[in-house]
Amino acid sequence: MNQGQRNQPAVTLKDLADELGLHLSTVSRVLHSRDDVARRAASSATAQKVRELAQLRGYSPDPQATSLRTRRTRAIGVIVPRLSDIVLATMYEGVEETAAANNYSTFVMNSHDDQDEQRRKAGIMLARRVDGLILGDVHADSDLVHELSSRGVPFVLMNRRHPQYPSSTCDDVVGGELVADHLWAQGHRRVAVIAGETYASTALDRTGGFRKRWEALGGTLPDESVVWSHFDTEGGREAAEQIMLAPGPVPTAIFAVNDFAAIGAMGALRAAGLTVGKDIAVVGFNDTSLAAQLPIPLSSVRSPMMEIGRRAVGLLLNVLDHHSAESQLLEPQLMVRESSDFGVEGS
Amino acid sequence: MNQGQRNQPAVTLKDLADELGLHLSTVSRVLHSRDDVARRAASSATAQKVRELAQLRGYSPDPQATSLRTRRTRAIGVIVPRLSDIVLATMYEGVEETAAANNYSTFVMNSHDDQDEQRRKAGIMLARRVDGLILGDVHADSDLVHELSSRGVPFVLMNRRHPQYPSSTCDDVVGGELVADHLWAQGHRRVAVIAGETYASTALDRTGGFRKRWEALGGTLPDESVVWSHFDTEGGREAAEQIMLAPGPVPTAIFAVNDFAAIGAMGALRAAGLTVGKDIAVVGFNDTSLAAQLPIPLSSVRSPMMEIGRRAVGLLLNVLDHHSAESQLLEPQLMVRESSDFGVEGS
DNA sequence: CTGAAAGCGCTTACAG
DNA sequence: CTGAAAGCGCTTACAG
Repeated sequence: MNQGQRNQPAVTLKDLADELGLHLSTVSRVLHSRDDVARRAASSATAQKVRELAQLRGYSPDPQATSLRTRRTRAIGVIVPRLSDIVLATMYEGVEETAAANNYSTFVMNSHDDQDEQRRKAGIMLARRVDGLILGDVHADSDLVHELSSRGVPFVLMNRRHPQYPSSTCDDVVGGELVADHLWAQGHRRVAVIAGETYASTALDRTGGFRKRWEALGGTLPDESVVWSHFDTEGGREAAEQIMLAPGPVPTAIFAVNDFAAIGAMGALRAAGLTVGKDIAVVGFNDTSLAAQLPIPLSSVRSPMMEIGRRAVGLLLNVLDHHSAESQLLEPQLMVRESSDFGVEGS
Repeated sequence: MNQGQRNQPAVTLKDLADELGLHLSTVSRVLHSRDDVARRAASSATAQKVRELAQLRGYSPDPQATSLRTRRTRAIGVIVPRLSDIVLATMYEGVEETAAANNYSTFVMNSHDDQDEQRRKAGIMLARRVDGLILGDVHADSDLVHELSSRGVPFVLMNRRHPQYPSSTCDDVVGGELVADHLWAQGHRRVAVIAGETYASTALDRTGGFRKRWEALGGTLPDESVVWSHFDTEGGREAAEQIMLAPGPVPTAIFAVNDFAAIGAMGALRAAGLTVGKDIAVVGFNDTSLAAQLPIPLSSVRSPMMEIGRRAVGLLLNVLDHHSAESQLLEPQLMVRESSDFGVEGS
C-alpha cells in the first residue's frame, strides 16, 4: 500500500541511492541481500540510513525487474476443477495463506474438470512464467502430468493424488473405512455408495476403502449398489434416484463420497417419502461447514482441507528447492450426526 | 504449454532473430505489434517465416520483460471476503473467464472481511504491480477505497457497492422488493428479516428494499424483526433463534438476505418444531446451486453472479483505458419454491 | 522494409 | 566497505 502517490512512478533503487549519495548496488545489497552479504555491503550507520529512507519513501522492489534478473517469479499457478466447489476453495485458502507467508503469490484458474481446459490453463500459467504448479484436478488417466514431468516443470498435486507424483491429500481410503465401520456397527447390512467421478482418486479411494473394509467385516456390496456420479447436489440426487429404482429392497444406508452429493441424495430420499436419520442413514464426505447446520445434520468424514492446501505449498517449495517431496496423506475423522445416528436390525 | 523442454531456458526474440538472420526488433514488431506496424515491419514473406519459426520453437514472450518495458503487468488483483463463499467464488469464475479472454491474469486473495487484511492484501497486490484491483469486500465505512482513489490506483467494486465508486452488483434493492411483493401476496403480515452484516451494501440494500416495499404495501416491520447477522449458516441459525425467542407471536415468514443464512435458519426452525413451507415461509438470496436441491427446496432471489464478475472486469478495463465506467446494477429474479409456496390468512 | 540503440529496474560477479 | 558494469528480454523512437 505504499507504492507512491497518484500513480506517480514508483521509487527505485536509483532514487534512493541518488538521494543518499550511494551507488544503487549498495542500496540493493543492504535492502535485499542475505544478512551476511548485507552486513559487508555497508557500515551499519549507512545501512540504517538506507533502510530508513526506503521506509520513508515507501520503496518496494519492482518484482518484474527482479524476476527478469533472477529468472524466478515467486508466483505459483493453482488449477482447480472449480473454485465454487467449497472443498477446493477451502484448500485454496490454505494455499494462499502459506504462499503469502513465504512471499509467493498465486494465480488460480478453474479447469471445470475438463482435460483440454487443464492443458490450456497450465499453458497460460507457464506463459506467465510461474515457478511451479499446484494441480487440484488431476485425472487418473491424465497425460498432462507426464508431459509436465518430462519437461521438468515443477508441480505437485493437491486434493487428488496420482501414484507417480507428490501430492497432498486426505487419506481417502481410511475415510471410506471409517464409514464402513460406522454403518456396520449401527447394524446396516444393505448399503449403497454414491461414488463420485471415476477419474478422481478421491472417489476411487473413498469407495475402494469403504468396499474393502465392508467386505472384510463380512458385508457384501454388489456392483449395482455403487453408483458413479457427479460431485454436486444434482449428481447426488440423480444417483439416489437410481438407487431407489434398482430391483430388490432399498438400502438402509447410503454413503455419498461428497457432502453436496449427500445433500442432493437427501432431497431425493425425502421426495421418495423416506426420513433421513430414521428410515435411512446418509453419510457424506469433507464435513463442509454446511453439514452440521442442515435441517437434518449430516454425518460426514472431516478432511483437513485447509491443511491439505498448506501442505501442498510446502511440498511445492521443497520441489523448487530440489529437496525430496514426500506425498502427504492427512488423517480424516468421522463426525456422526443425526443423519446416521441410529441403529437398525441386521437383515 | 510450450515454453521449452526440460527447463531449458525459454526461447527469446534474439534466438528467433539469429536463426533467421534478422534483427530482434523486426521479429518483435512482426509478432507483437499492431497490424499496421507489423505490416510495415517486414515483407509478408519474412513475416510468414518469423511466425512459423516462432510457432515451431514454441516462442512465448517473457511477460516480466514486457512488463518492465511497458510498465503494465496485465495482471488484476481481486480481493474477496472468502472464496469458500460460493457467491464470491462464482463471481470470480466470471472474473477469471473475462480476464483471460482479454489476456489478463488474476491474483485473488481472501480478506476475511477484515479491514486490516483488506489493506494488507491490497498492499501485496500493488507491490506485485497489478494494473488494477477488483474489490469484492468493500465495507460501507471503508477508508481504503478513498486512499486508493486519492493515490490514483485504478479499481472497481464487485458484489458490494459504494456510492462514490464504480461497481458491478446485483440490484439488491429490487431483490428485496421482489421478496416483499411475494410474501405480501401470499398473505403474510408478520415477517422477520435476517439482514446480514451492517457493513455490506448487499445486506443494507436487500433489507432496505424489502422494508420500503413492505411498508408501501401497508405492512409494518418493527426494528426488532430485523436481525443483523453473519452471512453463513451459523449466523442464520443464531438469528432465527433470536427471532423465535422475541416477545410476541412468531412470524409466518422469514427473509434471509443470503442462502446460507437461510439454510441455517431452516435448521433452527425445524429444531423449534416448525415445518418450513407449511408453518413458516423462508426466502433466501442468490439462488446458489444448493437452493433448488435442498430437501425442502428454498425460494431464493437469483442474482447473476457470473455476470457480475464479468462486468466487473469490463468496468476495470474501461477504467484502465481512461474511459468512463458506469456502475452496473444487474436485475435479480425471484425463484419461488416449496419453502415459501403456500398462502396464509392475513392476521 | 530493416537495423542499431537506449532503457525499463533490478542482481551479482568483479574490482578495489 | 563501496562502486562500476554487464545483462535479464523486451519495446520503440530514431535513422536509413
